[in-house]
Amino acid sequence: MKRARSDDEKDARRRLLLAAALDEFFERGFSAARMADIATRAELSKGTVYLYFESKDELFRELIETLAVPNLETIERMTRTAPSFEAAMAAIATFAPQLIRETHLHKLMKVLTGDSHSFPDIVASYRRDVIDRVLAAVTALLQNAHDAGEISVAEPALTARLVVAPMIMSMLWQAVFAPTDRVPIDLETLFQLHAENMKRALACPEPAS
Amino acid sequence: MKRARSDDEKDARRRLLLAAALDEFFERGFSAARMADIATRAELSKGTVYLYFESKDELFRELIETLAVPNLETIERMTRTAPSFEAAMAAIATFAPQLIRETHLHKLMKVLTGDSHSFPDIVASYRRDVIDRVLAAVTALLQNAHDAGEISVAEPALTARLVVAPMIMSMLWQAVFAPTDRVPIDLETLFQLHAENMKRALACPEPAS
DNA sequence: GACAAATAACTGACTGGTCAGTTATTAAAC
DNA sequence: GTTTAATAACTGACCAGTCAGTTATTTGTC
Repeated sequence: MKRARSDDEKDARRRLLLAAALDEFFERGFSAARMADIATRAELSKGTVYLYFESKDELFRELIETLAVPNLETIERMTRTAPSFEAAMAAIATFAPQLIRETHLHKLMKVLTGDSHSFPDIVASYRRDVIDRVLAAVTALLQNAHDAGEISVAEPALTARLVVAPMIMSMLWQAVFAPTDRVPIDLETLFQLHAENMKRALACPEPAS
Repeated sequence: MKRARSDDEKDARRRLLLAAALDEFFERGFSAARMADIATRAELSKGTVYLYFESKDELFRELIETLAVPNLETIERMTRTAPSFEAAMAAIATFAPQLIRETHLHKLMKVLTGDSHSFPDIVASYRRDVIDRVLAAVTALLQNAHDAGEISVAEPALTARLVVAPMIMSMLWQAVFAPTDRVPIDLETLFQLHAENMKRALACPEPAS
């Protein structure tokens, strides 16, 4: 493999190794994944991996970190920029299928789930930096729409979980069962139904004005 | 450890080992779990485990099998015995919190998720024997209620997934994050909200009288 | 532009430790 | 005394991490 001399080239190599590691961890789980296989997947030798990462644990840590931030931002943007609850749900219905099918989030989810007990600190920080913030964003969205008289929500924090649940489920499905699906699930319709359901479920009993 | 002579005693020993294996697999993942630790947890030595199970893989297989069937039955009963959609959702709201907090389903879910790629055949059979049957049961429930004019469902198969989503999410939460929760989630209220939401979302536009 | 010296990216054989599975031995139960 | 459940010492495969050596690339000199 051609050598990486400049900082840019080295950065590219790091990213290459992280991508290889994600796939390897996704396919075998953290413990069963071999450093040699990660190296081979990146068309490098095992020794080279250790020039870029301290240890297998460190590689895992860095992998989770690099994936968490951009994904968080995608999701937060979706809830913040929407002008209304209905618009936000429509945005979710549009972007959720993409997020599930075209990003690596589902791989991250599987890996983090499977080895959560080996890395309690990573789980804790992922929860704090990603999960809790997403839930907070959706809760705020619900609360604001409620205050504006658009919808009626008694328990915004719990309702936020109900809003998010189909995404979690679909991601898990994508990671575990989708490879064996003959016909893929129609995620577009699923999330349109979900948006429609939430709208009806939370509609104010009396129309306001 | 006192010796197991009768068939009953041996059966008890098998169950003891399966329980120990579940906890060990749950806490470390399949690959990282050690046969010696499973044995110690059951107050036996490693060699003894091999008197009851062929191999680590076989132990895993049998574990999944013994857990799948009773759980399936619990869930199927819930949907079948309900006289109406509303009653079924009420039953789910009552039993889901128990199912999540008091059974081992969440452990099974974590283990199966984390090592799904190592056991494609187990995943396939689990899907066929449990997941697909649960989804079919909920789909039938929705279809029947629709045909009876109780609710209005355009896409029963997809809507079934939306009904089930909060359970999947809560189980995943139970497996991954619950141990670090300061205040546990109020599952009773969560599922009451969910039942209420689904009822409103699927209510017929015109009251059928 | 040609050549050599210096640099550092890369390699893969090796080591030390771990762990699944085996087996010779012990001793409990009858 | 016979049977067999249980044990613990053992073996061999496997793999994370190391490091001495290799070689692509750059830099300096003419």
